Amino acid sequence: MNDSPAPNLDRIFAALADSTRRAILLKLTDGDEGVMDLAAPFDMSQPAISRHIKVLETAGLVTRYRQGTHRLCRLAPDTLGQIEPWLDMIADRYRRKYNRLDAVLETMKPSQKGDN
Amino acid sequence: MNDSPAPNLDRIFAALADSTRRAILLKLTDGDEGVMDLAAPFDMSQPAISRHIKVLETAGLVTRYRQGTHRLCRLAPDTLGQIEPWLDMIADRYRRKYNRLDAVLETMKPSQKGDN
DNA sequence: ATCATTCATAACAATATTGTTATATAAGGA
DNA sequence: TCCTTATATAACAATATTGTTATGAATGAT
Repeated sequence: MNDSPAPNLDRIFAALADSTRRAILLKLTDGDEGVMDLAAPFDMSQPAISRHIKVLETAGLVTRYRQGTHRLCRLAPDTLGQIEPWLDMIADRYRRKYNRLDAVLETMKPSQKGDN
Repeated sequence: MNDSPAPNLDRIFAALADSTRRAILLKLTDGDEGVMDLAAPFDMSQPAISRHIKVLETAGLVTRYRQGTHRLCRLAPDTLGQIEPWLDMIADRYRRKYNRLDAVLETMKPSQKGDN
């Protein structure tokens, strides 16, 4: 029914796994920009940037709208927030397992266990 | 000088961009596990899991140690924390730019600007 | 209408990723 | 030593990613 409703973590993380795309997101925190302006700092062709932006858009990290002859890109910050619940879950579970004093010994490598 | 000191964001994000690898990390929050145990829930060959683990290890998300015939995997939680500064920077800059009341109009699309 | 600018898309090559099967290696036990 | 279990690695195929150049389409200006 819904074809591309929830940009999933796979796509979000994959989109972030590229320094060019992260730099684009960073630049967009200063305000919306068109493709040519975003491409300027990079030693890369315009189509390449165009596709990087499409990756960001598909991941839901960027939205676009037309302004005259330009298609401005805008950061979609909520999508970035989608990864926090996952990070928090991992961190919470880790803390619950390991950050209890009585669990410290259990977390030590067997080789260390006897080293006292 | 230091050859692989800072597993960079590229590798970390890329490692996280796969549900199998995220599931492995999640499982490791319950405690260290060997490759076979980690592989069990997945409909995937042992070598495949072995390489997923290597991706996680290369990204610095997992460390390993030998226990008898097993090589146990352990979550390296600090590495996950490395992505937070980047996320925070983006979020902070975004807020600074957009979350001021007097900037709201500026952030609206031109088409919306006149809609009042 | 014509032209310049902005951007997208197609076609292609190079490389990376991911999975498989077959096989090697390493440690422990009989 | 020989066997078993746990894991890594090699070789390979399928697919995905990323970049390039060439070209198409949309918009605004003259």
